[in-house]
Amino acid sequence: MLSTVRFEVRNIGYHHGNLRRAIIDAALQATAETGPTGWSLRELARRSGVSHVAPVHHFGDKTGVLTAVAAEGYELFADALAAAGDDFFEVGVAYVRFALSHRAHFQVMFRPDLYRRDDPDVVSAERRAAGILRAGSRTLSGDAGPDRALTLAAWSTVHGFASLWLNGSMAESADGDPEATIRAVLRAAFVRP
Amino acid sequence: MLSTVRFEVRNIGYHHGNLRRAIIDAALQATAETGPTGWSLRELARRSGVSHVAPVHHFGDKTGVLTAVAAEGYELFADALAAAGDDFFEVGVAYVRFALSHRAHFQVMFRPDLYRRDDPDVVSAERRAAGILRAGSRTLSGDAGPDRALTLAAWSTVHGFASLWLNGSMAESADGDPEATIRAVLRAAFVRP
DNA sequence: TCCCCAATCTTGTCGTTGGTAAGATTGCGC
DNA sequence: GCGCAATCTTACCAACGACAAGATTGGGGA
Repeated sequence: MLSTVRFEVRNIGYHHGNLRRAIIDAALQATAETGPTGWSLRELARRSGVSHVAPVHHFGDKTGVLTAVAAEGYELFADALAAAGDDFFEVGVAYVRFALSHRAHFQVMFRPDLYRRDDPDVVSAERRAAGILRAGSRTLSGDAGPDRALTLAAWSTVHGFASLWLNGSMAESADGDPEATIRAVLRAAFVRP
Repeated sequence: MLSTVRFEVRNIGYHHGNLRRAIIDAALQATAETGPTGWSLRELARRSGVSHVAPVHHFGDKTGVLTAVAAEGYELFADALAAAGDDFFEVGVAYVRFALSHRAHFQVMFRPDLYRRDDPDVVSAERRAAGILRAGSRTLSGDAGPDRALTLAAWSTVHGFASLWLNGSMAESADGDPEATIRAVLRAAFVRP
């Protein structure tokens, strides 16, 4: 039986229009499907309907694509954290929610061997996110002043939870509710009864 | 100026002797240097002094090498956790110590998209490690009985700490003492003052 | 309006990779 | 001491990342 073939025509003329955006989107989709190293530059080009080497003009090389993804990721990450206010709990939940809803971005962001960490866009966005995180953990330490160990504990907990959930190590990730679970986890670790 | 060339002769005759072990060791070394996706099967073969396709006979394909690394990793992991006793703190510290001292193993183990998770060796070793982890967290909950949220919290914290330390996201990883830091972190999260 | 230039995209090519196929070598059990 | 199975080899293929050089096009200045 012949299967129906669907053509996605995104490129009519010689010039694409917004190839940069299209390549980043293709990278995000491919990363969600097969991980940040499970695709080739040529595949992104095919998905975008351009020749195998068109992406190079915009990103230089494969690392350039991943650098752009990381930079965009940290921007969105900072936005998401900022929107959660400065309550420790809500920032923590937002951290996890971002990781799960922006799986592809998150997977790249915290694998710095994949991209250029000294890229100016990456650096500035990362700094912004780090600042918001620190502010969030400050509401935990209360009037005792900034507590580095507590900050690291909170960060480790939400980051570890997100990582284990994403890679399927946690049994709950099969059918559980991530937001309810991370709230229970944060309560267990950080709420003094 | 001519540089000195050093030949590492590991293979005299046609048969290597213990190619399987040599390839795994080469994979571990290469992973420590450039990450679990930063090397090629052919490079492992070169490092072991055999033809580019000799490893295939022992491992089938590249995924097979990573599966063997993961299986060995979980075995060593379970050993390390078991040696720490059943005190929650010591098990947590052992978790982090293992991640940092067996960086290559750890990096592969928790990236299940890289290897065959249903491999029998992997499954049994993983189960053993999980059992020890659960026992360790039980000393935390005390006489209140098993507390899943607390178990997840402890696991998330040590795993997140190890991940962030390994990928250099944590400022302390530049020159800090990991063991002292994780102890402070665990105290901050889990010791009721 | 037109033309030219710079941005964008193409074809062509090279060395390397993962994987398969088929054949050579060797050591071990009988 | 011999034959077979395990081990390792050479030969090959399609796909990849990257570079070079050339084609196409849109928009700003005359």
